[in-house]
Amino acid sequence: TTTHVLDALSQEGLSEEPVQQEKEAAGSGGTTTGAWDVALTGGGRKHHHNHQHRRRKSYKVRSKMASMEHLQHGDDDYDDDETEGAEDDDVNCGGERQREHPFIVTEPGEVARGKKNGLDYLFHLYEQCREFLIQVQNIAKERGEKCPTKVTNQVFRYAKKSGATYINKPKMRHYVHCYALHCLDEEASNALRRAFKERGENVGAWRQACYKPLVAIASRQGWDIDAIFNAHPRLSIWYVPTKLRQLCHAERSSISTNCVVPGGPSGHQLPF
Amino acid sequence: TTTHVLDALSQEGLSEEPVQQEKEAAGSGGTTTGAWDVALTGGGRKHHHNHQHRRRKSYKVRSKMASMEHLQHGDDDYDDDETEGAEDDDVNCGGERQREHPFIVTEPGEVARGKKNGLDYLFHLYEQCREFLIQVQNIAKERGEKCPTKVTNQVFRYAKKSGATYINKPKMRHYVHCYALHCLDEEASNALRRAFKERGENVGAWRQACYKPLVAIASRQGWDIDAIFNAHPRLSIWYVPTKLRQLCHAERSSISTNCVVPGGPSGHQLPF
DNA sequence: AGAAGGACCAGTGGTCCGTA
DNA sequence: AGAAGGACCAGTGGTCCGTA
Repeated sequence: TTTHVLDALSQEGLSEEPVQQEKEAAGSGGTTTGAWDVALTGGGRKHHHNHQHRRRKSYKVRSKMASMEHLQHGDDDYDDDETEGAEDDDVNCGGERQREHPFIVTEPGEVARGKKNGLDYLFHLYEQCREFLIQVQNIAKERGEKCPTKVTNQVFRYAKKSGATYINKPKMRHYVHCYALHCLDEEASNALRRAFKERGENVGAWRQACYKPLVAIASRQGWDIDAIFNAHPRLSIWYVPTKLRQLCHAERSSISTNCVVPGGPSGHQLPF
Repeated sequence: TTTHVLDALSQEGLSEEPVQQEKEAAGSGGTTTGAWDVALTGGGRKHHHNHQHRRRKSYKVRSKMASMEHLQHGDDDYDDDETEGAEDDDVNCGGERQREHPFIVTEPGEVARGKKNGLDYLFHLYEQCREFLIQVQNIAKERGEKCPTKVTNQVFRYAKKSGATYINKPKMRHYVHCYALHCLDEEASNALRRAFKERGENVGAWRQACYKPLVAIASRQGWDIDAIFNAHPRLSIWYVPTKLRQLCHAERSSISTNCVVPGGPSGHQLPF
C-alpha cells in the first residue's frame, strides 16, 4: 500500500483516459481501514460494480475527475438500493460523478436513512483526513521534504488520489467548527445534536448553532482560539475558521467594552 | 509610532508622488532603535539630506520604490564620504534607488570599510526582521486576525512600508543558514568568519561553507533540522532553507547506507 | 567575476456561486 | 429552499535571472 502512495504525490495527470495509477489507488480502498470505511464502501461487490462503470465510461468522460467514482457514498444504498441502480443516479450517464448525499442532523450513534449522511459520518471524515495527513507527513519525512502540520491542499489532493473522492476542501472547511465542538466538548456537541434533531432543524441551522458554545469555551480560556485548537491533538491539524475567529474577537471586544476592567483601557483581560 | 503602523498594513499605493504615509514612516526611523540603526543611518543630518532628495526627485520617479531611499545604507559613507556626494550614486539621478553595498566577510565586531557591509550588519538585519514580525503579530492579535509565526511576505511588506527598504525577501532567504549557524553555534560561526576573512575568501564562499557545520549539528541531534530551528527562539521564525534541508537528508541517507545498523534496513537511527 | 533584489511562477488558503 | 463542491482568486513561498 505504500508504493502507489508515492505516485499519488506526483503531478496529477490530465489524460482523458483513466490511467494505471488511478486503478491501483482504487484497489487500495482508500488506505484507511476504519469500521466506517468497510460499512460505507459496501464491501467488494460495489467495488467491482464501480470498476465496470469506470471502464464503460472511459471514452465519454468530461472532466479529469470523472473516472474516480469508486468509494462513492453517493452511490451507496441504505434505502432504495436496487431502484437506484436502474436510474441515471447510479448508472451516471452524464459522466459527472454523483455528489455526496447531503447531511442531516442525527443523534450520536444514529445512522442516517434515505439518501442522507449523518453527523457521525461527517466527523469520521475529519478523522480520515487526519490519517491522510499522517501518511503525507511520513512520506515527507522519509524524503526529507517540508512536512505539513495542517490539512493542506496537498493532503486533499492525496486523499483524492487515494480514492477518497468524497473528501474535498470546501466541505471540510465548512464544518470545521462543528468538528471542533465535537472534539472540545463532546457532551455539549451531543446535546446540541439531540436538540436540533428533535426540533427538526436542518443541517445549516445546526451548523450555525455550533459557533456559540465554541465562543463560550474561548471566553473561559482567555479568548485565544488558536491556542485552543492547537492544544487538542485531533483539532490542531485544522485551520481555525475565519468566522469563528471573528466571532471570538467580536465577543471579546464587546465584553471588554461593556465591563471596563480596573486595569485600564489597554487591558483585554477578563473581569474574573 | 503605532498609528501609521496600522496604515502600513493596508494596500500599497501605486501613486507616482510620494504619499503622506511614506513621509510619516520615514520619520519613525524604521521603528527599530538598536545601536546599529543609529550608527548606520548617520544620525539626523543624512535624514534631512535624503528628504530634500526625495522632494527634489518627486516629479521624475520611475517606480513606486523610487521615493523611499531614507535609511539607505547604500547612501551611507564610511570611507569616501564627500566625494560620494558629488557623484550620481548619492544624487541618484536615474530615479531607481541604490542597491545595498555588497557584504564582505568580516570578523565579529569588525565594521566594514569602503562601500561594503559586514556580517554583523547582516545578522542585525535578521534581528530587525524579528522585530517587524513581532509588530505584525501584535497588530494581528489586536485585530483578532490570523497571526503569523514566521517571517512571511506580509512581514517583508511591513518592513518596507516602515522604511526599512534595505530589507528584502531574496536577500534574507539567501543568508538564513548563515544566521542559523550564528544562532546555534556562535563560536563555530565566529571561527569560520575569521578563517575565511584571513584566507581572503569572498562572501559566496563563506556562505557555502556555513552549510557543513550545520549539517554536523543536525547529525548530532537526530537530523531533524526543523526541530533544531524551532527549538531556538530567534531562529524559529525563519523557514528552513531548501538546500540545508536537502543536505541534511542526503548526508543522513549516505551515512545510514554506509553504516548499516543492526536494527535492519528500516532504521534511520544513528550508529551510536 | 561576484552579488543584490525586482519580479515571476507554481501551487496555497479561502470561499463563492453555478449546479443539482 | 437547502446543500455539495468545482473552480476561481488574491496573496504565498521560493528563487531565477536580468541588472549593476
